[in-house]
Amino acid sequence: MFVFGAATILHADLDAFYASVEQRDDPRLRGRPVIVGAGVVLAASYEAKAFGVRTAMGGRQARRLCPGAVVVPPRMSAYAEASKAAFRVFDDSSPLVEGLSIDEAFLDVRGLERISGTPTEIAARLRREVRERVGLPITVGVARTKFLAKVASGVAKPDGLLVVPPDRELSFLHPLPVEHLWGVGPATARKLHERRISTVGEVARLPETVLVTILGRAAGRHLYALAHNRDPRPVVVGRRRRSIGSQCALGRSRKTPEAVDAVLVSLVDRVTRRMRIAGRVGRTVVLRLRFGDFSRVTRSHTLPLPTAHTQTVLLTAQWLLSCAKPEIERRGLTLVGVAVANLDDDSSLQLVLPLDRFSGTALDVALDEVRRRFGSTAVTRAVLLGREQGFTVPLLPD
DNA sequence: TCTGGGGTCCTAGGACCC
DNA sequence: TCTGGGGTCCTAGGACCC
Repeated sequence: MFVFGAATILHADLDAFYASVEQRDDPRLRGRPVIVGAGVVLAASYEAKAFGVRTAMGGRQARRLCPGAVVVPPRMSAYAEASKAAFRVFDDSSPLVEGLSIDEAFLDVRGLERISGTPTEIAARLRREVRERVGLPITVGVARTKFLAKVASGVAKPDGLLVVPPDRELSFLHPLPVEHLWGVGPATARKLHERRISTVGEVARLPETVLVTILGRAAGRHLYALAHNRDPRPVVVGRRRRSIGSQCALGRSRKTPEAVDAVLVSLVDRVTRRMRIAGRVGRTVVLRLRFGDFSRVTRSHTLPLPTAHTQTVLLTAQWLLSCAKPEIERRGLTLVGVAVANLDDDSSLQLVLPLDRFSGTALDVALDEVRRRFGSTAVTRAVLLGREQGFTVPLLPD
């Protein structure tokens, strides 16, 4: 029988993901504290976490807390591969899978009872299969809403399974510290603590208007809803990313403009290459800068038409960089990043022709579309740039 | 305690249009 | 000549997440 509001949402979250992949691939690391990333901790194994090592912590501090830790450099391609394998298990468990990041996903298993068993059984099997097929530990939270499922997996970590039955939601939720609420970070936690609010239950006792006053409209309403266990968001399949970016820390030493430009060129190249592979075009170029004093700024410019064209993005980024020149000279540049946002404002502009199909009919169809939308001069530009890039039909502004 | 790289969403102000 | 309200888009910044 279908029960409205049954606990059918799973939040599957791989434990200490990067570090677990390292321990899987190198038996000598098993059972030992492992830190991935030297400058900054990208991931820490649970053995390292026991010493207080946390993600995003500086490498020096981490080594001081845990001198016995093995520090390994990240192997991003291995993590991407492991992620794909885990998502294959997710996809085998339910048709409704929403990826959240490289190591976590929501699954809606409603209606699968006859085929696959209860949500709890599905969750247990998913954990077993990730262990067997991917070789990694994973925690699953099961609840009626996405938010509660995520809280549940957070509480059950590591290597756990926690089901929150619908009739025990508030008794589970209200004693938890506010930091467990999704969307409460350091800034929000501080504002709440200043008002002597430390548990979810205490948040729930406040009127919504008070929370809105403290935190702003969206955050206040969001928190109010979560504290009252209201989260109507469905599991969404096939969510598309809205920006693609890349950044590079430069270190503390002063960089020449030529050196900065070289970094910018490589960043833009990386970003536009990824865009073309993903078949995406975007309109807004965002330049991200960080200075010697760790302050940050962004500069952005929106183009009249979306593109994935390297030269267009590069010229825009260089121009944005030149606008920030006085700041850079005054404060010293320590990080530069480039992102293209506003992806696929108009999906019909997404005319991507991989090189191996870049002939005959496919090209003709694409160019007809360009002509219909932008006129024949646009076709000339598209052909020239298409040949040059070998990839897309970039739609350049004049 | 000095800090990586990849993202998401929200807000506020200004320009511009009707 | 001065003035309204509503809407969209762009830019910059902030908070948060993994």
